Amino acid sequence: MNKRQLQKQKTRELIIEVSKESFIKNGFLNTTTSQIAKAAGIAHGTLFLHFPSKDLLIEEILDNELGEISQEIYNLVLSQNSIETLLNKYLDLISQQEDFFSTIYRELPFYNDKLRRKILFKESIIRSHFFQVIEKSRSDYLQKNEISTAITMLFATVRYYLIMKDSLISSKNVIDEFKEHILSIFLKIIK
Amino acid sequence: MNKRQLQKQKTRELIIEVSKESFIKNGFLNTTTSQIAKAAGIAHGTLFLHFPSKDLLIEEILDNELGEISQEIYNLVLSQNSIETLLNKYLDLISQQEDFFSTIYRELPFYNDKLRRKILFKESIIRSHFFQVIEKSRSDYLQKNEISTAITMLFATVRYYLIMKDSLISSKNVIDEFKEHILSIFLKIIK
DNA sequence: CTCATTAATGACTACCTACTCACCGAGTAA
DNA sequence: TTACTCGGTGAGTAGGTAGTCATTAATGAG
Repeated sequence: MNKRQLQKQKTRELIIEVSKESFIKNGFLNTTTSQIAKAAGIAHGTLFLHFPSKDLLIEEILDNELGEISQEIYNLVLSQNSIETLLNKYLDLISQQEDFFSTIYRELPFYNDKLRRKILFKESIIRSHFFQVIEKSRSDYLQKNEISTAITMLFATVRYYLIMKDSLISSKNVIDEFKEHILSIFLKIIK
Repeated sequence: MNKRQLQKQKTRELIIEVSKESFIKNGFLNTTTSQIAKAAGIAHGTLFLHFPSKDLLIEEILDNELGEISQEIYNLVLSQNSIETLLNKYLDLISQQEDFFSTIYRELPFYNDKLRRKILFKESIIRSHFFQVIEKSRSDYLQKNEISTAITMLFATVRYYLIMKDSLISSKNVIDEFKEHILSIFLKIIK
């Protein structure tokens, strides 16, 4: 790879790095291409030399992030923990990327169809993993559709805290703060 | 009131009517003042003769809607029903205004502070009513903070369904469809 | 050394907002 | 009838956006 190609790649990576930070911090929708260019110390036009549109830049970054996180979650599921441990570790993962999840859940209704579907698809896979783990050890008194509703309530609650993050009087880390409460009630439902 | 004053009032009411419909259907953020003017059959400038800014138009309409709905909910609480009946009727109310609630919960994170606070304040009052009703008849095994978390989960779930309304494969009325499931689990928690 | 290639530039375009204001003409008051 | 008032008009403004393109200059190839 010659000097030119190297520089091109470096610029591309710089754009990704800088825009990822800004997207997560200020939102994908609220971050402008000019802001990214300025923060990266490049001309506005340069950005469009590397990415044909803002939407495709967003898509690339979201794909990366979702891919990484999905992989971690999948590893969790494979490790055959109890549902308590699994959910605990799952919430820890969310907590570690709290700003990212807060942003995508806040903005989700305003993304284009493609992006929204990608996010919801990943989420649905995680839900089905959880469903199977719970289903395996469920008592006769617990109906399958109760598991589904309970999982929906769990995901809805996590989303709620993430979206409300900045409006809540709490430490920086909402998921950490409410994890125990949420899980104890969730486990009460599915026992 | 002479002809002029009458016409002025009529125009004002027309603006409110037309913009309320568009705000609820297309969102407060997505509806432009030009759209409202066009739909009302008036000049763009006329709108600003009656309302100094889009924000204040939104505020007036939101105040009206929130006020009416709050009143209905307060009446419910006063009627001394069991918690089951109360929540059932509460969800029926939400269901009747599903588009309105769907819109405000989707857009809530993007409203200005004043508007967001107004909405969250109304919600917190409703929550505290529910808390009191549950607290009155709670068993010794149920802790107070469990009630709080349970109510948060209930509200979070309702919000989730409202926000996801259009992405869910379901009838037009999500709350109606999932009401039984949500409530049966909620009641299981607080019994 | 010379010329072609190409990453980078930034002024520019097209478009979309909320909001303004000089002007108009119907209604009102004398 | 006349002069004034004022609700309504719509072209225009200011400010913001994503994306374009002629130009520049550093690099690579012959």
